[in-house]
Amino acid sequence: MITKSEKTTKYIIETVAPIFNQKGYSATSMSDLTTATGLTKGAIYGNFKNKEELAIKAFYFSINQVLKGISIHQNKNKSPLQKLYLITDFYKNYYHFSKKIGGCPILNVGVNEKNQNNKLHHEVMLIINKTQLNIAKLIDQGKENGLINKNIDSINFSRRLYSHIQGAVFMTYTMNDNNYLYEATEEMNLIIKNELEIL
Amino acid sequence: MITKSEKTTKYIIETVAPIFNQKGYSATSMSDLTTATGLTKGAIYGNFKNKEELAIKAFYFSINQVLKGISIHQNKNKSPLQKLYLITDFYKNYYHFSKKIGGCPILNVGVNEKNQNNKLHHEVMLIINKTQLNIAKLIDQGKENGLINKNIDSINFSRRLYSHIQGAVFMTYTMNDNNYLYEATEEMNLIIKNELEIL
DNA sequence: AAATATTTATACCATTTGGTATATTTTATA
DNA sequence: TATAAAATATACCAAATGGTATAAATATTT
Repeated sequence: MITKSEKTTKYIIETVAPIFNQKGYSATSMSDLTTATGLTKGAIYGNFKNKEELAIKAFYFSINQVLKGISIHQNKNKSPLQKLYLITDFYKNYYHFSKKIGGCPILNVGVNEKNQNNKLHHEVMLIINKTQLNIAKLIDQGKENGLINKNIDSINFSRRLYSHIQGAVFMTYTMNDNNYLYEATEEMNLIIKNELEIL
Repeated sequence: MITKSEKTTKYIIETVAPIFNQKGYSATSMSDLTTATGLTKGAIYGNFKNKEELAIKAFYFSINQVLKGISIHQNKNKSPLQKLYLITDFYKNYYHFSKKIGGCPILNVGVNEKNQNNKLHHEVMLIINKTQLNIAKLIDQGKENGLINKNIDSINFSRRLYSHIQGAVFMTYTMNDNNYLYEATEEMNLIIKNELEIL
């Protein structure tokens, strides 16, 4: 059974997540959260221990939106090689996608909370490591299936790919120009083709 | 002649710049600045209109440190093509370099002040555009000198290169791992060689 | 050295901050 | 429907926020 507070807890997290994502932890005030939710501090502190707990849960929510988006997109093909292309294809429209959730939570929290909120920053590191491992696994599967060159260092390639993606995300955001993501997608697809694929 | 306040103005900017860079504009309080400088609010407000003016001047200072660093490094060679390699070479050690100034001001302000302080965010956009144009100019010079393939779109290549760099900067910072910069440098050097150079 | 101008420190301001104790309302149970 | 329990609103707290008026101290000029 779903209680009343479970509903409002969910409601608070969902309305508050884009705000934390946009403004950052310390620049987001409790009054930002009460006006956004239409609730009072009593309601919020009844459902969360403090501002930090709420920020972390909001971060998880934002991150899950992204991971879900990638996952759904990847299900369009079973081939590990094609799944790699689907990752770059997902980020092609990431500007539009992430605008709805207040920007890229990995980029924002990664930069904002470095030297600020250690818990939040630690969470980003975990997510990045996890994502990189998933990409590396895809490459390994591609090797097994004879689709991908066995001489490739999976982890190294995964790190470079992810770094490439986040660079384009940063540029499109700060420059308000999603061509950066388009250009990076094209480039990454070429790199995948030239370095990974077995002709 | 150099007045007393010109000295303290300079002193304030220099001591305060890394703090703004690390914590971001709104997370940096006036008390952070007074304790760091050892001065009182009276002294600071005697030299700057308000917190924002100081933040902007501090940003200029940080940015100039970076631009000066690149410029000095580039003077090691006159060839426009070699100057491109010297850019990637500069960023190879950028983790260590920028640590001294509180991180990469372009990355930090670009992300932190998006949707926050418009003036600061606007300044980053100008700097990025300027830097990209400089890289594009180098490529154009290389074309004229017969060093670089004339079919290359200078601006497009410059954007991709810069995006690539900033991605690696983001990754090394949030992951505390400067291998990202090393790996990206290697990759960029290969791209320059394969796409630009005339054999 | 005295007088003036500049620079810095002190003491204050209203407002906002995150957080809490308690009263009130709403929800679920009997 | 009455009652117990859970959830929300109200009213408050001390501390910190950016900023200012003015007093004190320091430089500069005469």
